[in-house]
Amino acid sequence: MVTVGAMALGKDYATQECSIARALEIVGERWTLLVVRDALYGVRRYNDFLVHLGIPRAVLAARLQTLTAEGILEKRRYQQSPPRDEYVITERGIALWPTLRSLGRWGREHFAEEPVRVFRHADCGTELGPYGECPACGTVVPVADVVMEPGPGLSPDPADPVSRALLAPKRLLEPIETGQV
Amino acid sequence: MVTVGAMALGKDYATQECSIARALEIVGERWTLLVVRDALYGVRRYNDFLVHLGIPRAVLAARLQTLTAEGILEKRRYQQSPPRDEYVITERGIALWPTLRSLGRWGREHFAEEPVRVFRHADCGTELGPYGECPACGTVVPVADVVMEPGPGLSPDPADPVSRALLAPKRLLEPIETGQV
DNA sequence: CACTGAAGGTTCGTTCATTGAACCTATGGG
DNA sequence: CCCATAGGTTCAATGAACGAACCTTCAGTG
Repeated sequence: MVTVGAMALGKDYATQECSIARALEIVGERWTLLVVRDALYGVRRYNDFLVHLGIPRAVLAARLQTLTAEGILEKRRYQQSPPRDEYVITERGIALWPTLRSLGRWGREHFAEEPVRVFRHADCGTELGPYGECPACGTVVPVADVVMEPGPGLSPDPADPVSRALLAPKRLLEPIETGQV
Repeated sequence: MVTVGAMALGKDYATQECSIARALEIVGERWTLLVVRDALYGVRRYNDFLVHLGIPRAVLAARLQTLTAEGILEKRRYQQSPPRDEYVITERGIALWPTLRSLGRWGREHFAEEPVRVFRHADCGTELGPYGECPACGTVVPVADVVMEPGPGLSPDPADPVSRALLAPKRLLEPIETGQV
């Protein structure tokens, strides 16, 4: 009995006529935005989400369900036998990048010491400015042209393979290589 | 027995080295971002949050506690007898505006028919662009210079006094007048 | 003086969601 | 045949949210 669609939260934000509230009904549940973040970082497989997030399996399954139903992720078979699916972020999910980027920036500026991840414009290597723009080029950088690399605040030897894969600079959206194919 | 400070969520996002996760530990709980949104809209009083959000009283009290402890709201006495406090948004809370604006934009673009609220640059009346900038002036508009007005998707005759007060155009941060002083 | 009402809460029983451990199903490899 | 991997489901225990009721302080009114 999995609830999908309109009722993302047990009780929705009923009285709210507000697109922020609408958005939060869909991505406001616990873990959901972290799943989307990982999907932007290139995580696609159930087990990779699992080990990277440390999320309970049942909750992950529910979130992937909801995100797929809302068109934020797309479930796609990547091998036939045994049948295996991966979850790939859609345009609608990619459109959450400005929100996640600014939320992360807020967290870093107000509650973290050092940056954990640094985002650069792939074309010129310049670090992104406060609004997701490239200060050198003067344009807002599309997600696919963002390179993510570890910052000084990141621990050098993480336990899970996904975190290890994210130690190397990589473009957003590009699938991660956990090296266990 | 109210928990404050470091443990905003029952179990925090423990394994996450990520400023997005840090941010979500603080503002990721149910209702929290809607309280911040209301504070940006100029809501300051317990009862105004209560009727506008339709939030359970105990939950509102807990969220105001946490947000105050994290320096996002500031509790301030506005009359002595009987003692009455209001919750005013701080710089740290105002810094969440880009996140909330982009989240609201995402919600509207993907899940709403018509805009519920429209944001304009107070100086020139131009509607804000996708990144919170004024397309006419070419600058990012500070929160205090944003005027909010109802859009076509807003119901014309809301029940609660806060929603009624928000029917008129007003600047963000400016305290709302519920007309019941 | 007694009453009423507003503001800003607290308390409490019920319901709902999250958690973590255990289990299940295909399949492929040694 | 046995084990490992990927991707789940099930279940009991815990914790958070809900909503109704209650509480306190004071101002205003008759």
